This record gives sequence, C-alpha cells and structure tokens, in this order.
Amino acid sequence: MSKKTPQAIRGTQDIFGPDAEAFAFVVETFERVRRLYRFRRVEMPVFEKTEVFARSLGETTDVVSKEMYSFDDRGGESLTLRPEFTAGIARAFLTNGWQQYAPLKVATHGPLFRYERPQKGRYRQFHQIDAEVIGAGEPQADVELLAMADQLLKELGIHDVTLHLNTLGDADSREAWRAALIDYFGAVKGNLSEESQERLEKNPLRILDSKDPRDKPFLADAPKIDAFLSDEAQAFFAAVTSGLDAAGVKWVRAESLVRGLDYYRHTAFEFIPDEGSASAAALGSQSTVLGGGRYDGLMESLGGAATPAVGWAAGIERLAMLVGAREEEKADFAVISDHPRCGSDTSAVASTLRRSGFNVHSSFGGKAKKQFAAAREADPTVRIVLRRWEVNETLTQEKLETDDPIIVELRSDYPEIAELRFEIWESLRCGFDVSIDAANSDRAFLRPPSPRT
RNA sequence: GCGAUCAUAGCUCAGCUGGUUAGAGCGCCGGUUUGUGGUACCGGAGGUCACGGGUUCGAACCCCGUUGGUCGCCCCA
Repeated sequence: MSKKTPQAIRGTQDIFGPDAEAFAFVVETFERVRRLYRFRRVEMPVFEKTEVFARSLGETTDVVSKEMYSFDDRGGESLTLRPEFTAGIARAFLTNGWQQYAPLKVATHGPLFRYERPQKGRYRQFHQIDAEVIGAGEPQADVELLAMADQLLKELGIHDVTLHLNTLGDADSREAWRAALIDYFGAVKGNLSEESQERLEKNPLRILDSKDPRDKPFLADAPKIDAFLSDEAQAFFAAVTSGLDAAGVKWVRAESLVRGLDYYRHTAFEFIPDEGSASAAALGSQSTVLGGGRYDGLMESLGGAATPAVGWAAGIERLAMLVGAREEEKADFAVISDHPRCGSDTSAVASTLRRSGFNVHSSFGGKAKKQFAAAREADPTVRIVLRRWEVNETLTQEKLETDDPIIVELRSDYPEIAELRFEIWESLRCGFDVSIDAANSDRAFLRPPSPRT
C-alpha cells in the first residue's frame, strides 16, 4: 500500500464477505420480526443539535462529556453525530406531532458514533437496531417489547443469552435509593477503589456492578432498590414480570443492574450471555448484546409534555459475532461463454433467467478457463455454457450469418438439475426461441424471438 | 483518558544470538499440459521489513518517539 493511501478512521470498520452476510442477516431478521409485532419503520437523521443529546442523556454522563462527535456547522451551530437513537426519536416525536399516533411503536437501525477506544465489540462508528414504544405507560408495553427482543434473539439462533431484569422504580424511589447508596458507600469510602470513589459523586448506582475486588465485599449488603419502591412501582414491576412469565419469556432478577443514562425509570434490562457460554466467549469483555428500559422522564427534559416510553437497542456487530460468519448465498446458475462471440449472449441469457427470479452468476468476459474458475466459486446448481458454431469446411461464413444460434449446454453435479432443466428452458422462452436438442435434453439452441404474427 | 501487546509481499506468516542480492504458502499475471473443463508443471510481477530518529563497521532484528491494529480498564450496545 502506498503511503499516500489514506487510512480508515480509527474505530471504523469495512465489513465484507461472511461477516457482512452475518450483519445483513441480523438486520433482515430484525426487520422481519419487527413487522410481526407491528413496529413501524422510522428513518432518522444521523446528526442532531448537540443539545438534543446533552439535555436528554444528562450533561454529566460520559457519553455527553467525552464521547460525542460534535462539531460546529457553517452557521456556528453545534451539531452532534448521534451516539444513540432514543434522544433523536424523542425529538422527532415532539417536533412532528407524533403524539397523534400514540401509543406509537417504532423501529429503526443504522450507524451511531461514540468517541471511544475501540476494542472487541466496540467501535467508534457502530450499528444498532432499535425499538421504542412511545406514549404507553402500561407494563404490557414493556412486556411486548421484551417479547419481541426475546423472539428476535431466538430467530437469530442465539439461545445462550438471558434476560436480566431490574426495576429502578419511579423518580421518587430512585432518588431515595440513590441517597441510601451514597450514605452506605460514603461510610466506607476509604476502602473503595478509586473508580468507585469517583462513582460515588457521579453515578453511585454504578458501584453496584463494579468488578474491582476491593469493592466486592461491600456490594452484598448494599441497600436494595426493593426497599425503596413505592406501592405503584412495586405493582408495575410485578405486572411486568408476570406478563413475561405469561408470554413465556425467561428472565432473571438482577438487583444491581442499572442503566448508564439518566433518563431511565422503572424497568431496566439487558440480555447477557450465560456464563461460560459460546456467546460469552465470542463477546470478549463486552457483555450486553441488547439493553434498554423505560424512560418516562425523557420527553420532559426535551421540553415536551410528560410522555411514558420504553425501548431497547442492540449492537448489530455484537449480534453478528454471536450469529457467526455466514456463507454467501450459492448461485442457482452460472452463465459461462466459451467463445468471444458470445459476450453479449451471456448477459442476455443471464438477464432472462434473473427476470424469472433465479440468482445467476455471470462473468464480464475473459478466457473460458477463468470463467469456469469464477463460476466454481459461486457454486451454482447448474452451469450454463454458451457456444457458437465455428466456421469450417462445411459451415461457411455465409451460412453462419443466416443460421447462427446460441448453443446452450446445461451441466451440473447436483440432482436438482432434473427439475430445474424444464424451468430453465421455460424461462429462456421468455427471451428466445428455444429448440431443445432431440438427442440431448441438456442442450438447446437459442435464437432471437421470431416476430409474433 | 489509562494499561498491555503487536506492525515483514494483495492475504496468512517464516526470517537463528544484529552479518551478503528478505523467503514460503495462497492469491494475481503469462505460458505449457489437460480438454466438457476446480488438474499438473514452468515462468513472472509485487516489499525503502508501518513511519521518523538513534546505537553499530553493519539493523527487519537493539533503543527512543510517532502512527496504526488488537486486547483490557473506565464507560457502554
């Protein structure tokens, strides 16, 4: 590589081949499942005014304080590449008057940007699928959203992840719990890890899932959210869990599961690979493949009316890692021409077959040997070889011009050719006059269609 | 932001304690062979050994810096 060639931006990826197929499989499965649950597709801008994220995520969160790709546009306005979907969707809900559709179920997917140090399963430009239910305060909304997530993972063939579920309570419950945690950990502050001492100021809830051995002894006896839940919050959580049981979604209670962003209330959840599973190994130190929760307070922080909402997002790259590399689809047919004079015949034959719905490999020309080699890569069920008669003693140039069919031969190592043979000839009749060789059913002569009379 | 580790051909890698013109496999290009075609053989192109300094008679190899990759911490999907 020349040193003049610009490098890709750190933390971006060029995805190709089996990995790209896995990525596409995740997106396609998501699109299919989201329709089953009748979530409506939305397309969102990739950037927003910086305040959209600053106000909704909370100024002090790491995402806002150090991970955003922000820049001033030519008018001097601060814009930011979206670090998550929810804030932008909330903004759209408010600015477009989508209240009229509430309760509104929407889904989207696309790239997100976070200025982080890349590592396994973490990128600066990464991709998520996302689902939100806006304007529904009922626990049934949480249940349906989680049921969709559960079904999606199963349809992706991922069976060794489990729903970890917690409640953060309503705003009052959460505040009381937070205060109690500050009290409790503040009393032993000197014994905590440096990181947790810092978390005590910024985000005491996060101490609960600290991995530092110095913090571990204090975690078991830390105050539990359950002691601070209001009756309403308790009832809400109970409704969610019983709804999940009724829907057949397996879950475990995760008392120390919290959300990183400030706007979450009530339900918080993550799908996490089971310990020691293949998925856990595939993800490295990342654990969550799908996470979300209820964010009843978000709309108000953006200046809208109080609107309950719940949603989740999942990293496509992480899901793709669990799905594993996928083979590219094999070809139904490969069209190969054996003679320079067949150049345009190749595309005519290939196009005719494609219009009949077959996926057809064709080369752009080159030597027959190369074409055969490339065709083998595509592993077609049937190889279709095109030839022309050649001028010789008995076949003059003159005769060639009046009687010059494309000679088509079918070859295959697959038994399916038996039933495909008929379909191929029928399909080709849409573009050619086809006369099958009486002595060989795998051979036919193609001529331009005769004018209909 | 912090830490560890790595960087040799398009790809995957080898290169002994620093010692002549830096190698292999695959891929690519050309040819022969085969001839209903994934064979075999022959030949070829392609590397300022990431970049910049330093040590040395001599550096792909040792030292420093930079850039980038990978993995982990923080945080997060």
